[in-house]
Amino acid sequence: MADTAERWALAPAEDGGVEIAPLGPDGLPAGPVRREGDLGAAVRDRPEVTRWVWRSTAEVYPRLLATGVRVERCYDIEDAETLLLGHEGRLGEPRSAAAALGRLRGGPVPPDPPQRAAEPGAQSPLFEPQSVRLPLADLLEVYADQQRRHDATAHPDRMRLLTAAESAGMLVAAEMNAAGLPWRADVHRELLHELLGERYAGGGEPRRLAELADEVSAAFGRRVRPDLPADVVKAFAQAGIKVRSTRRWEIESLDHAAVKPLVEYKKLYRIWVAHGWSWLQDWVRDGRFRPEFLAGGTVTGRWVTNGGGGLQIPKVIRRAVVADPGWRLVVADADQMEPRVLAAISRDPGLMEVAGRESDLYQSVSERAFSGDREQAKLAVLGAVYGQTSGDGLKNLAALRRRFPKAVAYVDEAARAGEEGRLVRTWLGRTCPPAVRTGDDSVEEAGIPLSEDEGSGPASAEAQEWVPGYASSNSRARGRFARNFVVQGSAADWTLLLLAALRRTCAGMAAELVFFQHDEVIVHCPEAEAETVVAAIREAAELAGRLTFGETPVRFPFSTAVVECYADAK
DNA sequence: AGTTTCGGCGCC
DNA sequence: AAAGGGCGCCGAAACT
Repeated sequence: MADTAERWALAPAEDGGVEIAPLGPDGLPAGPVRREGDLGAAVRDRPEVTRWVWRSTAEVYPRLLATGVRVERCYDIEDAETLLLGHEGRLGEPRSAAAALGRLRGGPVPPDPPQRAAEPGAQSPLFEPQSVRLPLADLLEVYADQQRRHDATAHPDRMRLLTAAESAGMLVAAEMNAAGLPWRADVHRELLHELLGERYAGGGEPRRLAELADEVSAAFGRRVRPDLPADVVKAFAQAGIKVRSTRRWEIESLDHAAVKPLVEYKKLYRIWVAHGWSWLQDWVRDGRFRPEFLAGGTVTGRWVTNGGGGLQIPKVIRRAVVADPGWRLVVADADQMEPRVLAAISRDPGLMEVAGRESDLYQSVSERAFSGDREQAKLAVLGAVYGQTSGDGLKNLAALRRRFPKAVAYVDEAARAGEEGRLVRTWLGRTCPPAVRTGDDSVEEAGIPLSEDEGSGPASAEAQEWVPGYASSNSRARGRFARNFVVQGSAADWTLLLLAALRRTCAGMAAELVFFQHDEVIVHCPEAEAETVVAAIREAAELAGRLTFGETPVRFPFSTAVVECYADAK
């Protein structure tokens, strides 16, 4: 990702015009700011520019895409500001360009505007950013300062790679939002009818759900609403069975006639409310589902979608994701991404060796530490990454630690740092915010389980307010979070580079990236391009591995499937 | 009546 | 047998 070629900056103006300026290799202005009338034309007329510096990709790029203009690379100042503030341990501070300028000049620092929630069927993809615009000259001042702040980080080269990679991710996200995921509403409707039966007028439950609710009621001997947990718990209690909740894993093994229809009801109910007819109505237009991808939407760097539950498409619903006639979906899935990333960041010799092969990593681990029991090996590895604290996981963790000491020590150290409130970073330098307590008892709280202060009333809940992104006020929870953060976040670092590389290959083809979900990417392309895309994914994965982690024996294989329908992939 | 939280479950 | 990370979404319940 050498930033060799020409760099310009731009800032859209209120009246639809645009300010632009050339930048030198040092990131400082290399010429005067000039004004032009048309944003799209300003970019289109400068094909020699390989990186555009702007305040916000979400502000600029959808508009460029709407006029058919793409850019090679960009640098998103407000995204970089967020990453830099995080690295500096100042994540609580406003991250708009205007705020950055205020800090720089010792002037006022405006708070960040609140974000608006997604609305179904919104005309333009991505929410319109609400931060204040800045004149280009001011923006350039912030940009120059950010260049200096990159140099002050622990690993300037990695930090520069991180901001560049996430900016690339934002381009990918905007392009995915513009493209949309091919979606056959007719197939979806057929599927719903098959699973749920007819809809009744009035918007009530469809036939199959009503039947299952009747079966549940019959089994209990009275009217029970299976969609009301309190009602179900009460009904079980009356039948002499005590349950703490109606979670599936808790009721599945109960010996009662209501269990079977109840579990089936919950499964179908979920489809109905989350991916039923009204979802279809709200989120699918003109044969495309547009989940509004947002790169870097989470603390760990994973993406989120801003509507329609884009990252939670149930397996059964994937039947509706169908390529256009003559086109294919290349569905690619990183194999055992998290342990491979752990191998790369911890440099554990044993784990690097097994991760240096493309074959099933869990199988290899099991042969070394678990007498060939792959399931146990997988649980142990995931337990180490997620911070499992009880059950078989602990025993398995000990076995893992004996064989892969550096790997386990790496996540243990992250957990300890998290518990102690120290900063924890991904490989490229994305920073996990330390817990900040609004109260004053942060020190003695360390290591004490939550359950002790949990019951002490609303006042303590008030005092336990954390930086957004924290799952719990428990210091152990912070440890688990930090433990997971270094792996999940470093994996996110790598996937950004992967997407950037893949995007560059696809730029010369009809192929387009249409979906991305943590470790899985879908490219929609003409049938004739499919094999090229498959190869491009392999190459992009290896390139991303080298760029992210440097020289490493770790391989990053993908399982790919060329299909017409998403449901047929694996 | 409108807004926030909770319970449950989908995905990784 | 039981509980560990990240998310989003929906309706109902619990509030203001």
